Amino acid sequence: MSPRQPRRRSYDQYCASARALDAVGDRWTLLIVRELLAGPRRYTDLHADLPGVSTDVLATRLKDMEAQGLATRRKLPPPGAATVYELTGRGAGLLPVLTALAEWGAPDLAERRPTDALRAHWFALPLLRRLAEAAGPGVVDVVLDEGVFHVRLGGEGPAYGDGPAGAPDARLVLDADTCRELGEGLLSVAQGVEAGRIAVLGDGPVAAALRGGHPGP
Amino acid sequence: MSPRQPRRRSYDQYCASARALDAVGDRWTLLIVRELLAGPRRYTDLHADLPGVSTDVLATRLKDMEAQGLATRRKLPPPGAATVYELTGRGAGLLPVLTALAEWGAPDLAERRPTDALRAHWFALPLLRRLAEAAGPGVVDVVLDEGVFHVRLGGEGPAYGDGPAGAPDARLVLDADTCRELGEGLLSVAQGVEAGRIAVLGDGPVAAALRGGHPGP
DNA sequence: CGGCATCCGTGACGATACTG
DNA sequence: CAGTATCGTCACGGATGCCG
Repeated sequence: MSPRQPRRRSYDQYCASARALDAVGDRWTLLIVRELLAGPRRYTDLHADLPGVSTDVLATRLKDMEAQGLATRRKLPPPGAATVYELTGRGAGLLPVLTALAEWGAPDLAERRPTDALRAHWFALPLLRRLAEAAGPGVVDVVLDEGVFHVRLGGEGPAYGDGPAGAPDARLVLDADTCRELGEGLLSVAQGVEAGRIAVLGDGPVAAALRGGHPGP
Repeated sequence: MSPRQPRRRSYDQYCASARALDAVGDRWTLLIVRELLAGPRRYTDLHADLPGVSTDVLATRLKDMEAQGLATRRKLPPPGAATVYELTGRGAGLLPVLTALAEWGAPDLAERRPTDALRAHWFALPLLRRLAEAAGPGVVDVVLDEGVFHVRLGGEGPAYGDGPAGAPDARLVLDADTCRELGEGLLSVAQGVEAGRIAVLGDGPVAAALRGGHPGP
């Protein structure tokens, strides 16, 4: 028997970018990271938020990511004893890569195809940079027709999450298209508020900074 | 016959990162961009600096990139009438993506495998950010045992190039391992000079800034 | 029901050979 | 020099089955 691991296909180049692509260049891997940047997720939730991925590919990728130290499996304590997948520090370090990709790909969202799947928290990545420029550290809920997510500005741990945060410093209410323009940098929060396309709820410094257009402390 | 273009496989997600990966997520595409960031290149040169890519895949990728507006074909005037490939503005906009990937992948260069190919200009990407932090606008030659390349700090157009620049503002002489530590941020230029691992040649402000460790004007 | 493993059809990939 | 043609292999996507 030859139990040879068919060792992962590598570019075999002594180049930092090629090394990175050896680790995360496979199909679906970076999108799994995008999901896990929202915090620990169960296998079934990952499968539901990654429409099109087959079950075996998802299982294989998760195993690869675990083997490479990008993610870990963890058993939640009972009751509700489910196993969740979670990014390691190295995996979370891919945030700048996904941010750069999102920034570059944002213009392509101008076209919205009928076959496109949509999850509210997918808007978090382009928004992270914009909101961080507009306001200091804090947690902001973002309310769309399609769902709610939250972003954490200037902290560590998960950069964003699905659903509302426990105690947000501010809440933004807008529609998906306004959210797209915001993420693309075509619109500032202050401009959106003035145009009546964005409502900012909250009375703390984060909400004030978002409304006013000048950074908080 | 059904001449249906089996239209490129898409993630079909209304997400900026997924859109970006639709465009550049295929195997080899981002490495072709890395090569073209060094300036216009001929097909054969691309093939030579991308060891492992098969000729048909390279041709297919270049056609895809052309169709997507990432690159253009251009015929050089005779003599030496060769066709070269060149990035468009949109294609060059991928530089932050490759920079982020390089930054994340740089630690993996600690292990150097005997099967790894190596081209001098592959060190340019991790170095770009570090040198831009250390010195103002200018052109810097970097001389390794394995070859020479140059980086352009704070300009537009190609961010780096193979071989020496015409009139560099400074020249750095070091070995590959020092270059790796420099790119990873484990070492500053000033520290490398002090340790005798880096020589900085040139008498202008760029060279002075690199030596001194404080940014130029 | 969550978490995979197995099977199968299709297409992408990699190597080599060949051509304008 | 700049690709196209051919072919074997493997990865992917979809469906289904198993097992705690």
